[in-house]
Amino acid sequence: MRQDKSKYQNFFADVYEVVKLVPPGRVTTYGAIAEYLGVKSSARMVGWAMNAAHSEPDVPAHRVINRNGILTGKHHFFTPTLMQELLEKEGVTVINDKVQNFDALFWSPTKALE
DNA sequence: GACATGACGGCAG
DNA sequence: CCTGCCGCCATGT
Repeated sequence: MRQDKSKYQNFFADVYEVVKLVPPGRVTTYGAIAEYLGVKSSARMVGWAMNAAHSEPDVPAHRVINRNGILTGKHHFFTPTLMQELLEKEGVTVINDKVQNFDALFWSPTKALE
């Protein structure tokens, strides 16, 4: 256990806040969030932070995918199919765990919040 | 402290 | 887009 875990709480809060700002029917990537938080070299930390998102029910984690537009985190949901179903429910087409037209659906926090 | 793992990403082939 | 390799950094053993 680290001495200053409070700073991680701040990191989590930032990630959650950005994810909550993702509009329905749009998606973003771990790398984009990492870049916005200034830790772009460590996109894995964003994924790690998302692992703790289970304590935040308002975080639409299904809108956060990897740079390929693939639902890499689907296995972390209550059911492996929930992530895709939520996206399709918002109008996002998902085929074989991959978001279709990902380039147009991509939402950049850096660009949106600049 | 070494070693392995991971909801990632960039680059090369 | 896929596969392989490496860099990144916190976590667990």
